[in-house]
Amino acid sequence: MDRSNDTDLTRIFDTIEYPEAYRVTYLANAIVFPAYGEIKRDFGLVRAEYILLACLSHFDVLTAQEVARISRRPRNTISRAVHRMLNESYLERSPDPADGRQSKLKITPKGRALHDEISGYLSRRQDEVLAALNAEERATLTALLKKAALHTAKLDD
Amino acid sequence: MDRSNDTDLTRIFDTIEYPEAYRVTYLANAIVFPAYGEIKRDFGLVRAEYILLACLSHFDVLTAQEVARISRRPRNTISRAVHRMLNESYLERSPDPADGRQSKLKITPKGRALHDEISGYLSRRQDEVLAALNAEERATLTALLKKAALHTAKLDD
DNA sequence: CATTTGTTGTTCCATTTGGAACAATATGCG
DNA sequence: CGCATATTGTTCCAAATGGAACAACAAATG
Repeated sequence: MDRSNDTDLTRIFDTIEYPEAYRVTYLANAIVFPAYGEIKRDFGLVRAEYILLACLSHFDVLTAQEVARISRRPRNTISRAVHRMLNESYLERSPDPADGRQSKLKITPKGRALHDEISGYLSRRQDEVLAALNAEERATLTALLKKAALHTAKLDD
Repeated sequence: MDRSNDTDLTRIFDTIEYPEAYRVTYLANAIVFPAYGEIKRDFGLVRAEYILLACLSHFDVLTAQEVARISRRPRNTISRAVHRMLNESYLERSPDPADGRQSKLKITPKGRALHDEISGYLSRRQDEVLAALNAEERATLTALLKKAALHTAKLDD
């Protein structure tokens, strides 16, 4: 196709009123959408479900509420994901003896194995998207992202 | 509340298998979710609708397909947004004489005014989230994000 | 020029999503 | 203790979402 006459769709990166927010969101979408599509196709998981897996892979035990806070998703979404993942025995739940409202969630070996497969999809896509950066640039980006993320976590306590 | 015994929910920033992807997505969510909630509450717009406004604010004329490409959303989502925004006369549509399949979309002054209000919400939240970075760090981050974003746009052509 | 293939915008439909209300439990305060 | 307020997980319901099929048109190929 002749694209010589096409609009340059990347101009908006510079003209948008909120450049950092736009670029961050653009990159997040560029990573998550394709990976999410593949994960759904290959494993039948929806987003809240693999997020649940990811959280439980990195903490020994969490409540549903904590998963919701980490992932910034509504509690009911997480609640549904918990039921489906319990059903497939990707995780297990035990009542908290100290607080009758909440339950403790733990990932099972089967769940961990699934997470390991899934995280490969996300790592691969991450590396594709960041391929334009050399090692030093990437390290700088990673450090700045962490600084901002830690601040943001405190901000929204 | 006594949090001395709570799990540190930010540990996952370091232990996750895809740190850059996780942090980028975390920041994107931290910016977009609250701003999106406010925009919905104050203006009744859903995400595809303000995305449409943002795109048309930065290009003289676009087709629905181009908006879908810029925003990585399915065409039908954009199609619906176009109808609602036409109805509210936030934009106008004219058939393309050179191609009977597509129409050219343009934002109206009313639409531009709405976008100006909305972008304030996103800019504000962006600045809150990035408040931990000094001017130099922020400039570095912005430049690295742009480099990655431009590469990604080419990657997915 | 005829036929096949691709593209655009739309509608249909099933699924996902998230706000609101709810019951059960916990906490704060008089 | 007893009552008001907050929190957790859940269900309900309306809305948003995205894949698939479709009609209209365009481009490519023989």
